[in-house]
Amino acid sequence: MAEEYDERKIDHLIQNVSEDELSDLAELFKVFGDSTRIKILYDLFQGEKNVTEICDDLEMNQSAISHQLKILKTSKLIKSRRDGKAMYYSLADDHVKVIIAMGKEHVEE
Amino acid sequence: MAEEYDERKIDHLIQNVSEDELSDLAELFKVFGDSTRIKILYDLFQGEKNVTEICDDLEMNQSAISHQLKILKTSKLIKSRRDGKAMYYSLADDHVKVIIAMGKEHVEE
DNA sequence: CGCTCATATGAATATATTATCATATGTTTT
DNA sequence: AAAACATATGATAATATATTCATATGAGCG
Repeated sequence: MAEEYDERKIDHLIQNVSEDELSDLAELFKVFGDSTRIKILYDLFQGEKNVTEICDDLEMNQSAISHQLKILKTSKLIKSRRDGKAMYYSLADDHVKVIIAMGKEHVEE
Repeated sequence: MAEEYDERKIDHLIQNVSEDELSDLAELFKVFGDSTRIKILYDLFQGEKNVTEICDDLEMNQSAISHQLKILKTSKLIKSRRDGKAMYYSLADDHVKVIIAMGKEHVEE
């Protein structure tokens, strides 16, 4: 993450949005708006993990985790790689961290 | 918005989260995760507006808007001020813009 | 090849959420 | 004070969502 975000850049980003883009935005935030998925993302802040490890960390049912991983993957927030029987998941890019960090900053106030 | 967000700051922000904070975070993002609410926030990027104006802009039922305004207010994303019969709403702080801008950047890729 | 381990998927149920309708509250005007 | 206007609120119905259970797929191993 080399970039920094200043006021000018923020204002530029929020301009010119179509109805469709607003829907996509809401869809994206909806993905962040679930405790299980936030926990998974936080878990992956530690680095790549496979499904079993995530289940152990969150103390949750494997099926529930797989379902949520799929949603995160579809939203391109995480990516996956197979290694033998295991499927390893990791964060797709740094936006995830920035978005969550901004959310955290708001919540903490 | 005087602040800038660099990698060090982001990494610091995402550390040390309790289970409760993760729930609060998910709750916050859930608020962003609805088209109507995102549209309202976008509408308020233009500045303070009253309920009737927001209804007109979004072409939506007053009751639906009021219900969503309440959710946004409870989450401290917007604030309100009464002027005669009208109630004026505006963004509570700059986090809203930053969070949405980051979301938009992700969606656009 | 059959077995076991790891993960994915489909169906079903339980729960949450949104918009609408009807109505209440609060403010100004006449 | 009654009427008109602006907003809020409660209940309901329709829809969406998450988890669970059962089972399928896929990979390595004896």
